Amino acid sequence: MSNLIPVLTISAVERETGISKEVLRKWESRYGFPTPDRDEQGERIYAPEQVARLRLIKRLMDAGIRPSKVVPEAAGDLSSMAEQSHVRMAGPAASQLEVELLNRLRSHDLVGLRLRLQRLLLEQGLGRFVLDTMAPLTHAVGEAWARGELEVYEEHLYTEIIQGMMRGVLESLTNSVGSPRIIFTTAPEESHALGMLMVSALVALEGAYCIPLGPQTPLEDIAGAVQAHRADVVVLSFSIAYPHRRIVPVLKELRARLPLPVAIWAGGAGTLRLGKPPAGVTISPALEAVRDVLLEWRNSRNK
Amino acid sequence: MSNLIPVLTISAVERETGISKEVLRKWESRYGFPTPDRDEQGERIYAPEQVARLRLIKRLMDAGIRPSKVVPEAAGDLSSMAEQSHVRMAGPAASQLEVELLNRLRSHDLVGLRLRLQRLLLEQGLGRFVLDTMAPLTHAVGEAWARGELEVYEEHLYTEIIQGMMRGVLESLTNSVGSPRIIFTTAPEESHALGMLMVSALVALEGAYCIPLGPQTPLEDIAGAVQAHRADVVVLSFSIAYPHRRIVPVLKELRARLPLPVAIWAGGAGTLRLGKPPAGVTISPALEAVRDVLLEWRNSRNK
DNA sequence: TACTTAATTTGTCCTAGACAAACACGTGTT
DNA sequence: AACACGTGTTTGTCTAGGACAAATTAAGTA
Repeated sequence: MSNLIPVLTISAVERETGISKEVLRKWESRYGFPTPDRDEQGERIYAPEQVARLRLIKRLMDAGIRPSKVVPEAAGDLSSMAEQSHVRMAGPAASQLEVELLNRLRSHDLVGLRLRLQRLLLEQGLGRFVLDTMAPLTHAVGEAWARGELEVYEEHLYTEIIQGMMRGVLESLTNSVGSPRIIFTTAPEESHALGMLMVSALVALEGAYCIPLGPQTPLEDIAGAVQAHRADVVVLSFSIAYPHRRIVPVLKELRARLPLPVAIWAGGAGTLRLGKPPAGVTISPALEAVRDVLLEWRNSRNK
Repeated sequence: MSNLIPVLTISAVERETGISKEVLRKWESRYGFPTPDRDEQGERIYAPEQVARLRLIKRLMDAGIRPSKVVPEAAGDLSSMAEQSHVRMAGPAASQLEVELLNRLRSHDLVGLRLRLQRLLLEQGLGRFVLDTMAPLTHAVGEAWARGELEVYEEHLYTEIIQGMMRGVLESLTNSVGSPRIIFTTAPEESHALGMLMVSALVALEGAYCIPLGPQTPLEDIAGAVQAHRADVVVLSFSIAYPHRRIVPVLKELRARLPLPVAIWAGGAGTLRLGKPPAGVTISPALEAVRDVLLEWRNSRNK
């Protein structure tokens, strides 16, 4: 039984919530929240409940709600906000399978979840598994998390399990002479890599040569990698959490850094409500379309 | 071809070097280094050479040299310091195998590298592979990157390949009734997960039940996960890039949040030159010691 | 040599204000 | 109705110099 109450200094809160010290102080002066106590030296000490609230606020902001709407709000009904925010991502009703898998995750049935997923993979085959199971499930997990129905560690666990499975499978799909040669990565500050893995699996099935760079490669290094590996295509995935405004500039700059024959494909939920894509960049938010994009690439090059 | 020179603002430098904004500003006023230019709004802009120098300074400090000895030093002979403090700047005495694998990485022989590693894994077995191949190789990759001999994307690629291999293997090592039940993760802001994977492999071999949470779990969520999974142990790994100063506070706070019977094991290169570990936390920077830590745990609990 | 005490070093935190980029909203044009 | 263009507001990041405690080194004493 530990009963030392953890002392929540401003840096501890920054670590726990991901909200920077500067912002924490600004919110305090602008919106009157949070309202930390002070210790003998006048340094801020945060109450655990306020930290919990700050995490919720962070979640809502990741879902697109602006600070002025959530931070100053008097205690209480942030949950209604959550309702409101998830309305805008009106997804299809969760299937029975999704419900079952989500429940396994919530009851921490690690082994059972993994076995169930592996079995589905065998039953459906990789292509169908990715499109029909993994994609909707990942979406459902994200939604549940945004609604506060899943703990952070439960989401982490899901990511780990599915990533482990996919990596194992991709390992054995590696094709040393495949074409086109495709580099997979995400932009800096975009840490979500599951989308990338899904696309990777789909095109690997079609015989492409996949070069996984991992998430968060600086644009300059992407250009370097393209040259070094003589890549034909760069795939970037943007999650819904990535700031919309930055997507087009990033794509434009990458386009400028790469030779024209190298194609750029962007995908992920972040690209869904995107305006006009920059010239020379193919956008396909839907996973189902990836195969067609690949086929079209092959046609246009007669390969 | 847009050749945008990357603008090195203070936050960019913080990201690149791992030195916080506050410290960067204080060094400037205390030691007269670094000496950033200012833009129109009076904000700091750092020259790339100074950032490189800051990286080196960081390494020297990680090796135990105090800031006053390195930061103010006039241009030039930091290299003599390096000698003095056992920081290897020039090519280290790498084993023949390491050289071969590094070369494959540098020549972008993705498939060859993977095959070679897989073969080594089969030859040596998982335990020896982790200790004798993966650990030194990972270290060598980090060193080469710090010396500027490896591009960022090459390091990313290495991480991806080895991670893919390990995950595939760990998948099949999953033991549904193992003991102890161990949660693996890293602190927030620590994104390096390879160390975690290595420990995970070693203890899985010994029959532990591994719960991989992925990197960067907030401490509160670690506590939640411990409860949900009825875990016996939490393993945290700190890379050399993680700010030393923050390690002990993080461990202390986690200790305060967890029930006492739950053990905390910390490892990774970051914990090497750590002073006194907080009570109730086991520190073992060396991978080789992990097995003993596990055995001792079992002895002390008669399990 | 071992151990306590004083001096220094060093990272973190503080306040209060400035500013540009991101955003929301209204207006005019096609 | 759809789209481009201003305009006002919001919001995160940056700056300055000072204060302070924890960590580390140096000095003094048993």
